[in-house]
Amino acid sequence: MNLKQLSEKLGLSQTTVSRALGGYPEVKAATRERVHQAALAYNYKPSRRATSLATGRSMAIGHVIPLSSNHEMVNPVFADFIAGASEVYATAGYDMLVSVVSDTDELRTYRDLAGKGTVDGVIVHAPVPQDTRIKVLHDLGLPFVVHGRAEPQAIEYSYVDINNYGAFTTATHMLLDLGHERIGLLNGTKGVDYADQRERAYCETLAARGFAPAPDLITNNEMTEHAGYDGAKRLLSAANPPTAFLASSVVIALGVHRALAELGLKLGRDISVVCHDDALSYIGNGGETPLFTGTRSSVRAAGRRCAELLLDRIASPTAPHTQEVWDVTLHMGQSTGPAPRHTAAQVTSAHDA
Amino acid sequence: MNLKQLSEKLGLSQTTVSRALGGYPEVKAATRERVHQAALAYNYKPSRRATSLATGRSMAIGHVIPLSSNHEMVNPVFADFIAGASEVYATAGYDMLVSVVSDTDELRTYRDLAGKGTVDGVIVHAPVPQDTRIKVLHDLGLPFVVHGRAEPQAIEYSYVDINNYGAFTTATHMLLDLGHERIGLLNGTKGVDYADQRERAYCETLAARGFAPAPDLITNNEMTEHAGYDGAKRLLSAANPPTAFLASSVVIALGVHRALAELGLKLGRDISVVCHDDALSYIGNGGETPLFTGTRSSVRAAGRRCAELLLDRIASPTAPHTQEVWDVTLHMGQSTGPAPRHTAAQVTSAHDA
DNA sequence: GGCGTATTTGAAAGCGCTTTGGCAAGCCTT
DNA sequence: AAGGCTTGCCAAAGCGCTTTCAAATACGCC
Repeated sequence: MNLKQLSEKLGLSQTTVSRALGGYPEVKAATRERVHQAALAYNYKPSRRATSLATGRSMAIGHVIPLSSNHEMVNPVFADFIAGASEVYATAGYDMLVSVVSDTDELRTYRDLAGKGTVDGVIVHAPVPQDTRIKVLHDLGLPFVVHGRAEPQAIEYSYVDINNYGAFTTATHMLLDLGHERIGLLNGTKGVDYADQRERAYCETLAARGFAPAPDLITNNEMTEHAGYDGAKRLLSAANPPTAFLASSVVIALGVHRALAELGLKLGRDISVVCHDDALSYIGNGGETPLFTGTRSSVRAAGRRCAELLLDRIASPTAPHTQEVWDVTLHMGQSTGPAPRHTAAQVTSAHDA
Repeated sequence: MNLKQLSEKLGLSQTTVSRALGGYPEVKAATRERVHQAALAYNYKPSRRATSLATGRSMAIGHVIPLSSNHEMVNPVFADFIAGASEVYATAGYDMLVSVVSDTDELRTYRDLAGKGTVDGVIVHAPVPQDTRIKVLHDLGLPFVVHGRAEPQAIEYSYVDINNYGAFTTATHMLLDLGHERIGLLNGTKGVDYADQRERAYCETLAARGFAPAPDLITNNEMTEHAGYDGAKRLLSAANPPTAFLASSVVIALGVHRALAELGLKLGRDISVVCHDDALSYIGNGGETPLFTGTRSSVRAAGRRCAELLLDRIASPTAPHTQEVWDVTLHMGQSTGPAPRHTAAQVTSAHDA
């Protein structure tokens, strides 16, 4: 059933039927009602294809999920982010178009989406400093919102980010306050903005408190369970091992936890761990008292917010940009405690003996 | 730049330009070349909106991701599945449309997608026995492929599934062979096909070997780390605790692992764990010798295969249906060993003392 | 009763593509 | 030389909507 057929059934013009369904005011209430009934009865739904051609809007938002080209992995945070965004799109009548592309193909994907007019806007994920995507999208005239930041940029743009610097400053201070002096940083891939912010916060906080950050206490890797396990194991088996870890994600922290279990070290007593927690639904750090002490911020809420901002931008493209930095709060869990008098190395050898 | 403008620049008709770009044979090679050059020079890309209206195909595939309505969680396996599917779509020129909807809204979403013609086909996730979606999609005439099975069905349909029954039969036998007699099953939500298959395999294998499956050794839950932790802890603290666990996912197994660490039990010695491993990239069970012994099958490969089958169906809707059941192989990890002479409960109390 | 103003409806022109049905050359046949 | 093919191109008719512009009807007021 298409508009023409429906209007013939009703003995009305396509114009009137379209207007009645579209909610335009110049239709008599009785007529509108009659049209709505008929649409329901015949199960008429305006063709998205035709509507979008006629209006020039595709009613779809693009999410380009970068696949780290070396490892071909897709970060589980995207599942939650997308779930949040999808909620917003659904209520606004938008569709969500997802492409998972190798990061080397990302620019081409954006150019394609813009050129073909497949989407009305996009969300930019995992920005890097001086991200080239921002200029490209700006020049293409495709509305976008960035999840994270990509400073410095000559171009004004909208973003939603968490205060990564603040979070890791707080976390580092907290570990120092507990007496930990050697703190390992198990971070994400270098060059991604949030990872760099976190490392900077860690280094500067240590420096401010009079400790020289040891580069050998920092690892950069994909944020997998395995990376956390490997990193922790490696740092703990080195000479002069850390007594605490800062982990960039709960997944990494779980890996650390496994390494500790294997080494016979007790989390929160022998070794403290503080992580950033994206509040992922399945890999959660749930429970009354969470397992890991961490700075928490719902990536799903971020997805929702990014989607809202993007729809706003599409509705009024000349409005001033919105830039939000969310402060994150530290939640105490069971993974932190005062620095042990003995170092982990000593405990380990005692245990081995 | 649109087709009209490009054709004027070239001094050709829209017809010829369209055909040249579309690869139709009735265009002189020289002309085709000239058109391609111009398209490149002016960065012309045919509007997806117009193309799809004209052709009647939207060149998009829908993925409706069910959000368990009670917990509002999105399973991380979707991230990997979608990554796999996306690869296939990209090379075929299709877009991927994702909606994350509460499972109560799923049928409406399908009707909408079909009615508006937003997509040319859909993938059905997490089927339940006698799934109503299959009949609805069939009646709507929307091509689809199911990831998993939903038997029994009056309707013939295409699917890609793994041999869940076989996998858990193998796993149960293996644990029995190791001498484990009390085996806990930490399963997904009841009523989802794969969870039911796994439980059936577990029960029937136990019965075949002369053991009565104890209902109190089975838990059904969302497949989260926390659920694994809780389930393991609860079963282990009961009277007559299990000496081994079958876990429906690596995420659950990680939770079990945490519970064991907390109870001072050693994985693979005091308690054995076998899990099903979807080979998720980030929560991986990686390494040379994987942590968990498990039946492994890449959900990403399943995503690829489902996408291929769906595109095939769209291309030839009357072709016979394809039904694939993938056998999964058991990979030995570090989480299994012979049943201990002492039960876990005894070990626990010894440890507590 | 006539005129201005709302109110309600329609005809038709797009939106930017694909595709059908010609048409004009050029090239063979016979 | 006439007819028939092939080759290469084009005009124009859709695809199913939205939206402009115009027209018809109803209403209020003097």
